[in-house]
Amino acid sequence: MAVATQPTFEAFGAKLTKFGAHDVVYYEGDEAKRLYQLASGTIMLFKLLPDGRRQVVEILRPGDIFGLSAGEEQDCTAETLTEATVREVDLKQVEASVDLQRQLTKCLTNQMNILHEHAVLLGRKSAVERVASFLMYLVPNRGGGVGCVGPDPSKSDDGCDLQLHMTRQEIADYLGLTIETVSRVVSDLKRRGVIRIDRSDKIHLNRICGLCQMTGIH
Amino acid sequence: MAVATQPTFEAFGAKLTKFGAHDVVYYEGDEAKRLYQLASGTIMLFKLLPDGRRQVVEILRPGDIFGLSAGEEQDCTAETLTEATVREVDLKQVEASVDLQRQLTKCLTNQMNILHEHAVLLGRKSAVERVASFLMYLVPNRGGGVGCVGPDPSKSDDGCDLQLHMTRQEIADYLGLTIETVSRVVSDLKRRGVIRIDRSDKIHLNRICGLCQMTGIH
DNA sequence: CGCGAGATTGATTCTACTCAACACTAGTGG
DNA sequence: CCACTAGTGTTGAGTAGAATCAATCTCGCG
Repeated sequence: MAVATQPTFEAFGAKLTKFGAHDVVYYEGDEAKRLYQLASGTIMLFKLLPDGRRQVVEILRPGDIFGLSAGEEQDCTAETLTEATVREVDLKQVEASVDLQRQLTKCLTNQMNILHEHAVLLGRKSAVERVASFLMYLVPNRGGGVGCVGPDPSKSDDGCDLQLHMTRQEIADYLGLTIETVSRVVSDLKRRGVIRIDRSDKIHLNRICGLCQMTGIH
Repeated sequence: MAVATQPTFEAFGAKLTKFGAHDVVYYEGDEAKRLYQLASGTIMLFKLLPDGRRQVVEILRPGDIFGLSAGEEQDCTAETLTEATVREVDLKQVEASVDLQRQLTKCLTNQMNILHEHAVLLGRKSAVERVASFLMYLVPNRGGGVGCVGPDPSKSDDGCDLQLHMTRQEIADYLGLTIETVSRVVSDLKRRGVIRIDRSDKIHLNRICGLCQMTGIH
């Protein structure tokens, strides 16, 4: 039930770097020689097709690691969504330490599971289910990302303010949709009273459980 | 250029298990307490939505590891596509060894990159591009999975026999399509002379480069 | 030979995309 | 203070691509 707390890469000569919002940490194709861990803020990883189509493949949270690649090059571009601080560790450092390795494995496994879930979203879910899943993903303390607390609206399970930190375009590119479809679905959720839109990137969930019912996982 | 060779988990008390074709190694929800490495054969990992929609999230090859989960439970079902042998290692074993950890990281990183690529396919590619990408993925010694050797058909870059080991349904569930769409696209590729179908799961690529041009990555 | 699972093909429907117009917001400068 | 602008978001109309529904085919096997 308890969400696994992400380990953090302490000391070990880790260099802390600050980034502004919408800064690029590295580009797809850059040399991959360091390990990064997000210390604070939000970062997205995305890939581009030559004709400009973009897919956001991961949305990183504090504790998540990135920058590793099977080859010599980065397979994604890493761009901040908000101000962010990033720990950098040299790969050699990591390889030498059992402890760092263990933490690394934990992080990678966690992110892998999220990628699996996201593949289901991209491959099998409708537009509404995608947007609902995305919003649920942003709710703090969901039951480990798996589902909602249950269809038991005791009292506190309702209402939640979300700060998206993403444009409609970024959301669309994450969900494999177009900007217009995202906008339509969001408007529709508003019309149905499931959410309230305070500002375009500030959304209030009126009924979390109701939203969770729309994710396709029930 | 050289494809990174997958490390294999030697000895370390690894138990070898044999599976027949279409055997289930574990189900989604099973307790996750062991690490598995595919020694030979092919295995797919998939997730199910409650209404029966299925998404194949990974197709594993010898050297790939699986069975790790961020939580206590498996997040996917693992089912063999062919006869397969699997190494099992206790998690404690792995945690104790720097060497195993290092190999593990390498495997996970590699699979992560493939998952990223697959997210692009599911989120942004057309049906034709998906099928073309899938077939290219099955070609041995592609340039590390990234692309084709180049538009230089010197002589040997053409012709390649593929054994799919998958039904149309399994392919469809991997590509986020329906069985009918996969069938139509395959028929279309045949009609256009790009491939030849020897048996429904045995396909000959006539022009690899031509096919690669249809993957969307050029 | 007949059966059944898997694959193919056709006709139709529907979801999300495309194209296009318009609205909202914040920032700029007269 | 208020146009003006640029970037972002919303909404509408029409379309295209894949899904759905349904019929037929293929092939291996008892």
